[in-house]
Amino acid sequence: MLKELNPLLHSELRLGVMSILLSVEEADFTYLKQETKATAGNLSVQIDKLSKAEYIEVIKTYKGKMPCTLCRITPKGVEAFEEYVEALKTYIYRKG
Amino acid sequence: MLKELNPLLHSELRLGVMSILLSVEEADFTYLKQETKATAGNLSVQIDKLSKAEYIEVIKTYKGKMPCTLCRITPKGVEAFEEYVEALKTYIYRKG
DNA sequence: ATTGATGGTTTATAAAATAAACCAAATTAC
DNA sequence: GTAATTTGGTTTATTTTATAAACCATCAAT
Repeated sequence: MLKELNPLLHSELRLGVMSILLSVEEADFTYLKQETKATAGNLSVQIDKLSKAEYIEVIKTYKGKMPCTLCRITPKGVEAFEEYVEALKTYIYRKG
Repeated sequence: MLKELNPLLHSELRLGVMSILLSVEEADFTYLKQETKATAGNLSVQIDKLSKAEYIEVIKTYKGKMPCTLCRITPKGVEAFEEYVEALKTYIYRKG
């Protein structure tokens, strides 16, 4: 009845990052930091985990002379997110 | 934009327990263990946390001669769950 | 009386999140 | 020009959380 929740996505910050990347298709570190209100260290770690799982793609470039870390969600990431949402629904829409 | 997720509810097992208790209004330890597939130790710990937060009420009785731990969700628990679901929606229904 | 379930709790360990410390380059203030 | 400050991060250490392992009491059967 209750489906398992992908532990990589069942984390407030990682879920936030994925949610944002689903809506904008590309976001840099600074933007993600602002939107999620996370600390840089925490965000860096969580981006790394999502990247290693290939849920997001991380592109290190420069904006002018300043480093700029761009993130994009991958098809694998989209799929995982959708499955996670389906699993969540077994917890949420259960009444009756 | 992204609402904070109540950390007490943002846990697979505790969310599962709450979800079940929303649907049945009363459940014993054994039933919760079966439905969530949790180990007894883990379930015991998580029930305790929910109980201390007053999200659930725990009644220790006997079924015949065997101990029986009954759990019920409280109004406070229902409210917290509903808020949690609202917060989740800011992560999930964000596209576009 | 010993063995094995049942119904748990307590304690120890593993994993995760978070924060603190740090680094390099750029910018600003003197 | 050079010393402090800010920006954009990473790495490492600490705290918190989740989970599992060990344990305890009672019951039931042998």
